Amino acid sequence: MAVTRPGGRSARVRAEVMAATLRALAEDGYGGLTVDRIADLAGVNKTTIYRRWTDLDGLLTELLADLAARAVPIPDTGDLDLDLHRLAGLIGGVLTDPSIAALVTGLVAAATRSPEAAATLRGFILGRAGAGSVVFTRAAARGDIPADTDPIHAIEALVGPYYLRLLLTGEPLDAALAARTATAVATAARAGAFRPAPSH
Amino acid sequence: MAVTRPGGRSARVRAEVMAATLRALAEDGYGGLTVDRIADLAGVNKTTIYRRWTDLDGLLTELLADLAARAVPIPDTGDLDLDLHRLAGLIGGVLTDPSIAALVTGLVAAATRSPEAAATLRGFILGRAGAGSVVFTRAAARGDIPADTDPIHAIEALVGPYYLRLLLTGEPLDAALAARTATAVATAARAGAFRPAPSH
DNA sequence: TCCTTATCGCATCTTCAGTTGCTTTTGTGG
DNA sequence: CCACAAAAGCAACTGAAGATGCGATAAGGA
Repeated sequence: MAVTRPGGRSARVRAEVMAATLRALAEDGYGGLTVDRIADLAGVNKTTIYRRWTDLDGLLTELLADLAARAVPIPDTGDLDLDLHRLAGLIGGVLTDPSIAALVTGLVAAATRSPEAAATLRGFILGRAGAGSVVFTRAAARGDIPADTDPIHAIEALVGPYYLRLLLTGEPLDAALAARTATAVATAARAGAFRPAPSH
Repeated sequence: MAVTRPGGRSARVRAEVMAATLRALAEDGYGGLTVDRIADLAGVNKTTIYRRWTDLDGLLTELLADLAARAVPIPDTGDLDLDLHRLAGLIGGVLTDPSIAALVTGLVAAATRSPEAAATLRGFILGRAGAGSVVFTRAAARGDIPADTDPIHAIEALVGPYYLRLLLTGEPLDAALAARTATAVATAARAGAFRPAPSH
């Protein structure tokens, strides 16, 4: 007995809608984003979207979940400075993509209404932070930074300025930002600024 | 000839609406925020709100502009570490206020639709950053940090983690964050991480 | 105190996101 | 190749956000 039917048209429709949403996000941003427009772009009836994803926020949530499933290569050069420079560059590259920028911005907006969106967003960021934090774990293992450095807090310091610019000031996420932030976090980490007990 | 009429009822209505909006933001957040609800809380007809502020985003924009006009005391203890700890504490205190947290979050959402909201938000953050950056200017004058330190970039490093938590992860903006971030930025600044030309 | 008119209240209308009932298409198991 | 049901299409409906026209109220100058 076939309870669900994941193959064939369903999968095709899902893919079309996802792609159309990304396209729409890249063009108009989260602002002029409507279910009708996505349905039109995807060549699909809007009823289908409402039935499968309940609303726009749900669609974005699943889109981000898809994105989260894609693994990103974490730099491992054996040098903390170099690792952080590369990692910062990667983050900047991802967030510069118009679709992803609009998706993240949109989910922040969606999170104000939908707890599910908020949870997904939180999970996405924390997941990525966890993945990137191994850079500090390795550095600690090498003895480059104190062993009790909190890698998550260190990553927060690296990522914070990026989202500040993306969401609030609109300043460019360029190489200069990557260089400065990476250097700052590396020196702070070496000085033991990210240890659990505040060093004073 | 009286072209406008800023005193009396108009001013009272404006104040009522502003106060009601803050109350509504504190209770429901930006999510369940409607013009009808604000009008109800303010004891004002919704038509008035639409006529004076065009829409909800416009109202929030003006609210933030009001907030931006209020000066905040910038610490000046003569010690960079202490200044940054105090400044971080102040930022955390402000952003912990439910009304302000919801207002900022809401404006990020509004900025995806309204360029005016985006401009106001950008102006607000950059204005605050400019005000806070004197901490680094003074430190540079004292010779505590390199003279060519870019104070805005340094402030970004201090503020970034706060907005990251507020908007994305939902982690608490507590004293531990203030201590860690302040220490990290102070050591990075002393090491010259925020100079225009990347130090490598 | 009176008069002008900026501003607000009220009722109504419009628009569009989101819902629902029903029909049509098309995977999938036999 | 056939039959069944899952999933998509279609069209009409619903409800609430937001716009509009007009009458009522009250600043503020004379």
